[in-house]
Amino acid sequence: MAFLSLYNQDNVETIGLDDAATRLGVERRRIYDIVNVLEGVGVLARKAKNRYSWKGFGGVPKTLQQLREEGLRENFNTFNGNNYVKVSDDDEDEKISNPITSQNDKLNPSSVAKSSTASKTDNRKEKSLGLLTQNFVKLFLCSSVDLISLEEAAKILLGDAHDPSMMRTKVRRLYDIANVLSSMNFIEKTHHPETRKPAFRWLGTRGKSDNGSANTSVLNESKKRIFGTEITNTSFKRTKVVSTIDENSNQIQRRICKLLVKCEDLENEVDKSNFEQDLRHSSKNFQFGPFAPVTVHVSKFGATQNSTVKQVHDWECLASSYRPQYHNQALRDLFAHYVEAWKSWCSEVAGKNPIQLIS
DNA sequence: GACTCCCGCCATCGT
DNA sequence: ACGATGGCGGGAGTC
Repeated sequence: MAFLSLYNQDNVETIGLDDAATRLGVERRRIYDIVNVLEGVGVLARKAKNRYSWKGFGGVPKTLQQLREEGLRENFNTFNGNNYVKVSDDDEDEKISNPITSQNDKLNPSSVAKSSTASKTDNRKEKSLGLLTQNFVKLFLCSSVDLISLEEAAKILLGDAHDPSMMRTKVRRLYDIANVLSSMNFIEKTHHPETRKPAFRWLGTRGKSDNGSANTSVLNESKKRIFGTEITNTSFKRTKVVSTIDENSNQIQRRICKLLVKCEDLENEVDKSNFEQDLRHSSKNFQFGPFAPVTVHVSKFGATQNSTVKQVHDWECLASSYRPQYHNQALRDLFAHYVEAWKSWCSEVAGKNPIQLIS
């Protein structure tokens, strides 16, 4: 969303929730959700009340690396097939970088006995979106499974507890997370081959192996003007909060929202046109959806990528054909901008190559 | 009828 | 005490 255009500036390093909510014309509550999952993958870091520091996409690889390690250390990789791991609630903690899970708790795996030390606070923390996000990601990072449906994920992350009610709730949350992650192209929505059931596939840090930095300029430039576009919806959004709203106005507002978002997208398309054609020559004809082809820019340098990236390309081809047309996708659209940030980050990180896609 | 996910109440947390 | 957070699930749109 506009979130990206607002904060991906090189100079931005701190984000105010109120500011974000206002400028984006979004309920504060929604910002919390977004921010939490972003923090989960290391794009943001909570600094203080109402303040988040923008770590950018550069922090993602490291975070993912950690998540993967933790996930393996735990049992995230053992759920293939039919026996789930029951990730229970406790688990994880990231050393220095990830405050979400951090802390000192831990140590006492599984079991319900968390006697002394917090149980209330922890309990709440355990259910946080941020943590759920990380666990969700671990699922991909630590297993060989390619596709995971939210229901499966919920089941796994829920451990045993097959309470249908809990499942529903968990799935709802996973939707929240999945939306943000797909907006950033960390994952992609598809369908199980046979089942036809919707599922998600990890795309992750594809392209980080990229060694170029040539396109950085283009990208930076493209994010400048997208800026003002989103300020438009601030007003009416606010109107809605006045509580004196009726169904109709609600509907209308929603539609307007969509329209605005659409417009924004169009503009973005124009902005992206530059590097898009750039990509075009090397990538096997992908028709890029409404979002930037983050996943393919590696090929920009024509040169052959390492095998890992290669195969990735393959299933991605498949995936691209499914590219669902999102309809009511306010959030996703808003996040579309992140794609660009991601792109530019990729070029920056260049030779770093922190995490090698788990085959 | 299954999927999505918007919306906002209200428990908790932070200060 | 009070504002900041954010879990949670009803239920309204979309396929």
